[in-house]
Amino acid sequence: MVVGRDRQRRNKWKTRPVRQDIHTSGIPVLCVSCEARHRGICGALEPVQLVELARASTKHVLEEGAELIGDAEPIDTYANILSGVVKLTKSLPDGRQQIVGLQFAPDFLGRPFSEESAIGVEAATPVSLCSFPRRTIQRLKDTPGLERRLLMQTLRELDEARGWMMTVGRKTAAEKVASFLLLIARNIDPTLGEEVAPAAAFDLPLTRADIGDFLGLTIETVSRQLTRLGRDGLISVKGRRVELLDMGRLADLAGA
Amino acid sequence: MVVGRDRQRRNKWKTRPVRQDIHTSGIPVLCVSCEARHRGICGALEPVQLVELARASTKHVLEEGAELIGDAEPIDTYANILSGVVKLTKSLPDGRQQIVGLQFAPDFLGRPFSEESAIGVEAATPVSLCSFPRRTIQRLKDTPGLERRLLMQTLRELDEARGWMMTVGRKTAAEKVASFLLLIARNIDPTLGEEVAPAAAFDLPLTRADIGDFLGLTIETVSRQLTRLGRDGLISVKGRRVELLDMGRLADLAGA
DNA sequence: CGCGCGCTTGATTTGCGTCAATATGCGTGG
DNA sequence: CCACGCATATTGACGCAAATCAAGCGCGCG
Repeated sequence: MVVGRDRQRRNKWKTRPVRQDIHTSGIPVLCVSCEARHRGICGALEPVQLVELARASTKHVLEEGAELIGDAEPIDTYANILSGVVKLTKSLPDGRQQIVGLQFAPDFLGRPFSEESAIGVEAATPVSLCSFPRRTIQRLKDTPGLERRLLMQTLRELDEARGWMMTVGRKTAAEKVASFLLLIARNIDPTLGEEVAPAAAFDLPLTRADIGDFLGLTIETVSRQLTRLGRDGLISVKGRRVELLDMGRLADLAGA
Repeated sequence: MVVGRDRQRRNKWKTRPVRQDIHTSGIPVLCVSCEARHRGICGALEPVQLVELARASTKHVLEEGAELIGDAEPIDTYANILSGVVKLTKSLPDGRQQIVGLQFAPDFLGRPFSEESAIGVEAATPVSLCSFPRRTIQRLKDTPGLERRLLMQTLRELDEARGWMMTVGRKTAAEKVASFLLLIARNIDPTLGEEVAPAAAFDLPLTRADIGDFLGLTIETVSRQLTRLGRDGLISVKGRRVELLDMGRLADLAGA
C-alpha cells in the first residue's frame, strides 16, 4: 500500500524588475490592480509603506513544476501570488507524497518566524509572484494591521487544512473528488461562494497525480471517480476540462 | 464505507473563582506556576497586564466528554489549557467524525476574529482551564507580543494539521498508530523531543474510538494494530497503559 | 446480579491500491 | 505530412488492507 511515484521537476525563474512609477494617488502601479492590495496582506499597508514594499519587490513568473522552496531549505524571501496555483507538499522518505495545501491569488507565501520550512512549495500551474525580501517585511512588521492580516490568513489556512483532514480521513473516493471539484470551482469563480450556483466550467489546474496526492488517492482511482461522476451526469470531463452540471448533487455528495 | 458512530456527551462545568492575591513580584498567584506564562500566550504580557487578565479569569474543571463549544455555536470566552487533553472535531451530517487537532497544556483555546467556530471542542480527558472573556483579550490586543504569540501558536497548529494530513492521507494503519503513539509520548514527556529516547510509558489520553477518529481508522483496526505492535515487541499494551519499548523502530515505522 | 461500555478477536466483504495494457495528446524531427 | 517518443489519462483484472459484521470478554455501576 505504498502510493505516490517520483515526478520530475524543472526550475526556471523569469525575473523582471518592477516599474517605479508611483502615482495614481500614491499607489504604486504595480499594486493598483493587484488583488493582494484588497484581499491580501498589502491591504493593511498605508500608501507610503506600499511604496516602500513595492520598491523592494520583484515580479517573477514561474512555469509549471518549478519549485519555490524545497523541503527544509532556507527561505529568505516572501511573496504574494498574483496568479496561478501553488501546491504545498510533504513527502515520506520512500516517496509517498501528500499535498497539504493549495494556494491561490492573492495568498501570501512564506513562513514567518521560521528560517526553514518543513514543506515543499511548488507551482502547480504557471504562477506569477510579487516577491520581496524577508527584511522588508520585518521592517514593516510594526504596522498594526499587517501581523493581523497574517494571522487571519493563517487561521484561514488552518481551517482549510482541518477541513481537508476530514475529507482525507473520512470521506469515500467519490466524496473526495466531489469536494475537490467544488474547491477548485469556488477558487476559480469566487462568486460561487458557498451557495449553490447552477453550473460552472473550468480547466483543472492540477494533474490527476496531484489530485490524488491531495486527496490521498491514486491517479487511477481519481480517474475512475471522474468518469463515474461523468457517467452519472453530475459533471462532464474531457481531459482537463471539467463542467459541473449538477452543483446540487455534487455539493450533496461532497457532504455539507 | 461509513465510519464513526454516535457517542454520548456529558456537560458539567465546575467553576471556581480565582484567588486575588497579587504578590510574588507582581505576578498573580494563579499564574506563578502556570505553563501558559512561559510557553503560552501569557508570556507576552507584562505583570500589570497579567494582573488585569488574571482578575478577569476563572478556573474551570471539566470532566471527560464535556463539550466546550459545539459546532457553529457562538464563542464569547477564550481559555488556556492548564492540564488535560482537548480534542477538536469535525463531523459529517451522517455522523462520521474526524478529530482535526489535539490540544495540550499550555495551548490557547479560542478563535480570534470569528464569532463562531466551525469545529467542535471537547474534553478528551478531565481538563482544567483558565478562561477569560473575549473582551479582556481584545483590550490587551495592542500588546505587541500578544498577537505574535497567537500567530506563532496558529502557525504551529497549522504545521501539525499538515503533518497529520500526510499521516491520514498516505500512511498505513500501522504507521498511523505508531505516529500517534509518538505524538502522545512527546506531549506527555516533552523531554523526549524529537530525538530517540530509549523508552517511555504512559496512559493513553484517548479511547480507541478517539484514536480511530483521529487517524481515520475504525476502532477495530486501531485495536488490531496495537496488539500487533505489542506482539512484535515495539510496545506493550494493557488497556490504556502503553509502554514504548523500542522507540527506534517505532519512530522508523512512523516514518521520519 | 445484569446491563452497558470499552476493548479485543475472528470471519467476511469490499473499496481502493496495484499491475498492466491501451488510449490520447503534444512536441520534435524526419 | 506522418512517425516517434514521452507524459498523462483511461480502463480492466486482480489482490490486499482495512471496513464491516459478529461474538465474546472484563469491568464498573445502578
